[in-house]
Amino acid sequence: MDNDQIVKVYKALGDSTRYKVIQIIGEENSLCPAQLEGRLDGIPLSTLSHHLKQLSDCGILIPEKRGTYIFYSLNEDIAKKFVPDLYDIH
Amino acid sequence: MDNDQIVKVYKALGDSTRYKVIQIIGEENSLCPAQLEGRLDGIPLSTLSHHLKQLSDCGILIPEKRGTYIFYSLNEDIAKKFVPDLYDIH
DNA sequence: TTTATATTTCTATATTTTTAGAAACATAGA
DNA sequence: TCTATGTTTCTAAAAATATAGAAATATAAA
Repeated sequence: MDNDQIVKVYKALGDSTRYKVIQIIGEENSLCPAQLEGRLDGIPLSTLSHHLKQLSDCGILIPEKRGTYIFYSLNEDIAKKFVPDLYDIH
Repeated sequence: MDNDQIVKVYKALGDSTRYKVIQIIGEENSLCPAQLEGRLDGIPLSTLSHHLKQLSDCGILIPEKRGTYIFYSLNEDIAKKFVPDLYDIH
């Protein structure tokens, strides 16, 4: 993983909506945009789509298409490395 | 550490100049702006100062004034948590 | 008290990012 | 094929961020 990609991951996580997306998917394992929309308080799907693209482009989310749905799940290696809070025991 | 502060840290790290600053200080322990300037290829001190402010405001850098100098060093707790690469053995 | 050095703040501009409505695309099912 | 649903892309505007020269501040030392 080179510096450019690392910086991309930080940039993707450096937005409160996107960080919340990562937290929600960390709890739920795998969600599609319409499900996330319901958890994110009034956000338009077009905006959410951009955030999901950024999170996928940097590698921390993995999109998986099933029919018309796209399920997003965590890339565990990247998530463990950069978002240790997701894996802490409370 | 609440979500807002966490997002601030990611935002601070999500810029290649600032990430490089963290890498350099991680190697050198403690540096002042003029020393960093010499390692950062043509950056004006005014720009560097803004980056250092952002890194200090989010808590990952600790500024320490000695005379006219300001030495910046890592907040190890935050750095260990968010920049594990600094502590990996190669 | 003057000068030199280190750093920051001021100011303005350029660039990037975020946002969201509208349109388009993709797939499944009637 | 038509319709409904899920999602993305297009487009444009607003907001935030990055950049850097000039001026200001702070400290030390002559």
